[in-house]
Amino acid sequence: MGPAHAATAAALHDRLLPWYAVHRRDLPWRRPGCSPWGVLVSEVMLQQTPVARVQPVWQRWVAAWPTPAALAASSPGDAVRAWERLGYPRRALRLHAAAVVLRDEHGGVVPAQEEVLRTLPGVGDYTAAAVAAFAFGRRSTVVDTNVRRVHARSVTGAALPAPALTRAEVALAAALLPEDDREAATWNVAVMELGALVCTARSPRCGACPLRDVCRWRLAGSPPYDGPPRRGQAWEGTDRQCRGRMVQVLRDASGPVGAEELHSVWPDRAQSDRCLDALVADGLVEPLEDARFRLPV
DNA sequence: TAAACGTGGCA
DNA sequence: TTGCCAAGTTT
Repeated sequence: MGPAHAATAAALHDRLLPWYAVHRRDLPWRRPGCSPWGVLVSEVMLQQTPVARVQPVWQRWVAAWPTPAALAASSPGDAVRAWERLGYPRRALRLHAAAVVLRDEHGGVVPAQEEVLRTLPGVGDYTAAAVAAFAFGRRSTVVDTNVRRVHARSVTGAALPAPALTRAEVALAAALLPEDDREAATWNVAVMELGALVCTARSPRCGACPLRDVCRWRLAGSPPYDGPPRRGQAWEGTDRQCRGRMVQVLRDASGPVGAEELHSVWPDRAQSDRCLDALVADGLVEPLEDARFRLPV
């Protein structure tokens, strides 16, 4: 870490850590009694999904499946059904697959090493680092959308980070990470918490920010975002909308569902045909011999 | 590398 | 009302 960053890091730590101690939310997966498995489940659920929607579903999940082995003993379809309406149901499928790997290859235990976590289905760089840090107190570089935004503003002076994660952002996050394991884990969650509660994407609460006197973005007069255009996701009429409707029908059904009932929720038959095939290919839907379908058993 | 992948709340 | 955004991963 160069001297410039060393000074920056110290200034940020001195301001952010006391703020976090006061303002941290009491989330169930942060409580001391929460198992590493509970932390892993929370991290996968939180991918692209707000805390408020995750919380009740997470409670039901860890109550039903308190260990990887318990989930592995259920069907993937049960996992998808219990996913409810969190979105991206392939995450439920991957979490189930991860539970099977944990049971069969890791003694039913969630590993503490980032490199090992990274091999699990549905676990990418962020989730591996987050579980190592939050479940095991390890020193890992956690870079999520909150961290990227806080660093972009406070250190880089930009309104928002670039559309895609860059090497420079990872290097910056690594440079700011405290040496001590436990401190590093707290630092990671503190930066994320600031991004979630104060340094938000829209209408940041700069007046309440502990970094306001050192934030380079604020000191520059809070200039607007000037990077490459960010792609909004289309929704109406997309395959994603069509898939979502068909999976919802299967989630809500008690047994197998006829093809016509699935197609009835979408006006364009050619598109729903294609989407149903894709759902089967993805393993989210299981075809039976009699032209009926169900969640995978 | 960029596009696909769900869902709902908020400005 | 419409668009943006939420603790990303996979191909």
